[in-house]
Amino acid sequence: MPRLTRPDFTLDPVTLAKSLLGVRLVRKLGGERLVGRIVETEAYCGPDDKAAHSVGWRRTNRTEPMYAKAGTSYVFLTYGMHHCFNVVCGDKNEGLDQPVAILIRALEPLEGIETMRRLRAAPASKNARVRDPKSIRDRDLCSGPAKLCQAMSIDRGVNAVDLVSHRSVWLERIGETPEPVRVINAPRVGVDYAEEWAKRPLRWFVEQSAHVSVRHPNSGGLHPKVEMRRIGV
DNA sequence: CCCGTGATTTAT
DNA sequence: TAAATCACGGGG
Repeated sequence: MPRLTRPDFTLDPVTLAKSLLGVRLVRKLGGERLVGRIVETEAYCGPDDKAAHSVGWRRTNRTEPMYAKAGTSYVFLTYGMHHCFNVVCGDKNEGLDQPVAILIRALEPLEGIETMRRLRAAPASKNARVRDPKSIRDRDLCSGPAKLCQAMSIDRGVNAVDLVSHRSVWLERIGETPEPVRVINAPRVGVDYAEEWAKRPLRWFVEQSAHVSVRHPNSGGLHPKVEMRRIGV
């Protein structure tokens, strides 16, 4: 299947966040393919964006990958125990040479589902209980940014790698859906502290998918927009 | 709804 | 030092 190449990532964050819906995230683990279809994304828009790690051109060891070329991965640890996977984008030639990225928030599992189940059954913290893999529903495998990282064994071992050329993590596009689907455009999750940027509609998800994370977060009373779009399939 | 978990970054 | 954090799972 065609792997995404440099030009596919060389875009502003809003455009890329929308176009990544339907695209496959692929992780190769010991010869096995773990694959999920992206059904939820968020755009983090760089120095002006008060929810972005790169707000105010903040540049530290953690945020360094956001300053790398489009197509680089940015994996960070949050709340001391969970990882989140981001795709760096931007375009030096179009005045978009900024530390911008897309957070992948949810996948529909497609291949390697039993391995995902096993990975998700492992306790994320010392105190957490071991779970029976069989008790984990498909919709709980990748329905959140940290869940999908656990299910696909994504941690800082694959931080700051080039998704265009890496041998065990990349993105694949197969084609577009023949018919448009309902895509919801709403405020991002968990960024209430970000003042005027908290309410900006920078989150996109496939309405019909059972695999999205939070369906109805606080959105300040704003009603989300619905876009009819064909997405990669 | 609330809580505990928990490591790292950044601010004070 | 201390506060804050782009979650999750489990329990009322």
